[in-house]
Amino acid sequence: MLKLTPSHSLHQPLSPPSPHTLPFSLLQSCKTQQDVKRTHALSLRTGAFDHPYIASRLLALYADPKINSLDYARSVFDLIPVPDLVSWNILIKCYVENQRSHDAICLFHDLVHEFTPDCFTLPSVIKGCARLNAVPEGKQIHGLVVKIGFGLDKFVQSSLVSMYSRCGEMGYARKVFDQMGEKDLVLWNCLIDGYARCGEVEIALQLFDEMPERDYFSWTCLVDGFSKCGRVEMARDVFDRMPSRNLVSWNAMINGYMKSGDVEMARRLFDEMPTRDVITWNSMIAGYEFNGKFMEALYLFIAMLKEGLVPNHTTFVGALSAVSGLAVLSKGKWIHSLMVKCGIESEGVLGTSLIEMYSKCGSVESALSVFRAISKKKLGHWTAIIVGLGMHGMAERALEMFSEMRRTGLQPHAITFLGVLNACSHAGLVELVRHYFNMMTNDYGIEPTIEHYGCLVFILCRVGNLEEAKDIIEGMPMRPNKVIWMSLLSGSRNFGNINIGEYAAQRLIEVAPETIGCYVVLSNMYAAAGKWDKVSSIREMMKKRGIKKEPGCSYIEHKGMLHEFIVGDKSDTQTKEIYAKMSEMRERLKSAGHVPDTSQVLLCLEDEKEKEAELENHSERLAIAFGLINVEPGSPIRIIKNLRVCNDCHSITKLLSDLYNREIIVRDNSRFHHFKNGLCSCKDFW
DNA sequence: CTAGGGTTAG
Repeated sequence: MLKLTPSHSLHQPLSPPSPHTLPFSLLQSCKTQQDVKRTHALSLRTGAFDHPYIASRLLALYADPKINSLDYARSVFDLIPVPDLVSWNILIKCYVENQRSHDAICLFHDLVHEFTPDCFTLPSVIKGCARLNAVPEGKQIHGLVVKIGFGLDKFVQSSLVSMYSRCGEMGYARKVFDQMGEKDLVLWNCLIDGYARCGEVEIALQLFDEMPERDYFSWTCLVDGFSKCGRVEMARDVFDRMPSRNLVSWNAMINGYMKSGDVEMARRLFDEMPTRDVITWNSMIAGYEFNGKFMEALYLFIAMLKEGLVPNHTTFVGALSAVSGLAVLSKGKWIHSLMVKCGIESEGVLGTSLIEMYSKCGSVESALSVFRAISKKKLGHWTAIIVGLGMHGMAERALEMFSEMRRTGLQPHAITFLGVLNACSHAGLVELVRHYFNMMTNDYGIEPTIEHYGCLVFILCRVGNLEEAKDIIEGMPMRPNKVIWMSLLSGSRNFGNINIGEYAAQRLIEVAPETIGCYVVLSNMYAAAGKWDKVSSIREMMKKRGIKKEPGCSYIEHKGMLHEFIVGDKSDTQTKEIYAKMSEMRERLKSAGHVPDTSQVLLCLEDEKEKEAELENHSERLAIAFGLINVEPGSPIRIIKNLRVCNDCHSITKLLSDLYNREIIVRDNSRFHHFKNGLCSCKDFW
């Protein structure tokens, strides 16, 4: 028999708890999500949850910006039999604050069946419209505001001015502003914000002078607005004139510099500023990433952790994109594990970031497992995996994914089709490219962008349908870019069509005179046709324009270190071993019957021996040699390079994968090559 | 006893 000790009986009352006995102090003392969850659980156990006050208080706690747990807030809301207007308002606001404005507006639609929205509902839902740039919906709600008589509520009115300002509808913003008799500071700020961000510098400054008082907000609206319309110098001028600056002003200015590409100025302010918050760090990390400074972004992410700051959703998006740019798989895995530790879900945008990161780091299997683990797969997730599979030459699986996605009822958008077209064009499936291009325009009414045309032109050139490609280029509604002309030029070289080749080269020089490839391909084409006078005139042109070959660069990660190799590099600590390995590779290739293909080497080098030597020092060969020495057998050798893989490197890497029985994965500037057993996943089509 | 409009990342 169990005998209860006095202390036991104290904590385990023998009679069931009476309903609604949750102490009020418990609700008030909740500081973290953990606290709220505990109280939530207790309220369910004791039956206190059934009290409408308790449930709506829990909802308010979950929705509180400091706790901000949208999913829990929603689950509480769903259990309230008849939610009152206050509960609706709290939930709608929470959706808007969590970038789920579309859901917020849907909720608002449900709400109006049961209640007349009040002066708390309206500002939230109007802000949601602003976030989505949904002017027609915003105008509809504006109509409702007038109808139900909130025409003079200052909160509702300033949210309307803000909505129109954010959407660039300054005429409407001004109209609402002018109608207000008593204009408070917030109302002024909403209007100035709009004029500044749409580039109406004079009007913004004039209003700024006219307004009765100015605090931090007004100044920062100008700083941010001028930055957003590309007038960063003007923004800096305002920033310097501010009587005093707060954290938000510094953040706005830093972000302005980052968006204008002035990474150095952003960094200077970051170092100078008195205090920094998570937004400061996020702006810097995302800013570095935006400007292609991936390494700096990653260093800053690490520095942020060292300072003890807690990264959030936005931080991870930036850090993962930086890793995608660098293609350092180990860092990507590490960040993924940190995300899990921080309890950050990979359901939304971060799921997309992870799929993209793993794809771009060469681990398509991990991308697939992230994808499979996402319970509610959205269009962005499907698109990311289709793009990822295509990048790795796995066209069939990409197309399977595409059909599966359509079976779930999702509508593909322009980027999804770009992934599909890229997958097919990388795999040489010319008829399928045509098929999906037509499906996109005819069945889905999606206007093709230059990238879509790029896929079509690329594949047509690759299979030698040069006339058709030329017709398509000439019929495109937009101006052809560098990529398009380069495809036509390469196709002309491969199929020996000098006429189209010259035409493409001329257009290419007009669009992008700095493109070295154009001169190389053209001069090689002339050389093949024996037109030596033209070969030398191209060489002179290059000399005159000072065009130099972008140095080839490859890197490989080993034991947490990035090893970078440029052509003919001798800087690595293992240089001696690397060059010894390269001689061994050369011998093995020779005995396997490999003959170097020098057709893509720039003809500035006259002598055939010199050309071969140039090829032999290509950066990826150094990286392969390093990999053969250092990467343990059984693990793939992963190499990232900045340029397209040349013909000869492609053939030797295939051979080497067989001769050394190693899997070699190379990411070049547009796709992945998986070399295994003497073959490449691109099926020699790149 | 709940909740409110304007500035910074996304």
